[in-house]
Amino acid sequence: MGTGNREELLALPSMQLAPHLLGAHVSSFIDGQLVIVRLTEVEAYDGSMDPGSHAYRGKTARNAGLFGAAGTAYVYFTYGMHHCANVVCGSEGTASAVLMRAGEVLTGLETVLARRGHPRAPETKLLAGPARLAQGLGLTLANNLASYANGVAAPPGPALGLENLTGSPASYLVGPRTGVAGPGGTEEYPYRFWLPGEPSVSTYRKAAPRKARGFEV
DNA sequence: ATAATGATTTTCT
DNA sequence: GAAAATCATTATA
Repeated sequence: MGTGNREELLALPSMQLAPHLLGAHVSSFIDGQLVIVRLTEVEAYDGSMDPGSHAYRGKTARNAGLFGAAGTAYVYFTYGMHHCANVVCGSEGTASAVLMRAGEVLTGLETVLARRGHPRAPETKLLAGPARLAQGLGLTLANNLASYANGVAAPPGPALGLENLTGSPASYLVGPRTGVAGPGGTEEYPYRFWLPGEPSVSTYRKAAPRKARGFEV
């Protein structure tokens, strides 16, 4: 696999990098456990020009990682309970990143099952969704801004790894992003990429409108 | 199969 | 105060 290729791919804008991440391997070595996942679904976020991006209204303390160097992680906490993880790409300062949305466990199934804690779900849907994927990998805000090693995560180096980027992506599908409210979630932004026929791909959901709160008594 | 809803807290307005 | 790059559960078909 072209290792010199890796840096070039990570320097691409998110929409161009995204298909190369399909089939790539993300790994984590956290709490003494190695987990390796094969990505099957990702979403591109294009920084300040993209109304669906956290960076659309500029740089804040929370989204600063989006503006960082290619090959680092942007992990954020949302909905009061979930973590989601991105691969930051493009040139520094562009806020370009790819959200990892779903994958298939290659290594560390026992660890993933323990972290997910839901033996009821079919094994193929264990990591079908960005928060599920982050949870299976054990990612939290502690991993925000960390670098993805060029290879498999292992101590004493970085806790995150990213390898096996596909030089020539196989056939993939493109569609609107999931769960994005407002103009960034429409058909005008087909920034969701996934591998056809993969059972681990998350099922599409429209952005859920918030329920109007009742009056206080 | 899809649709609706509550959970829960950080971040920004 | 409201929204948020979501998930698990429950309801309806």
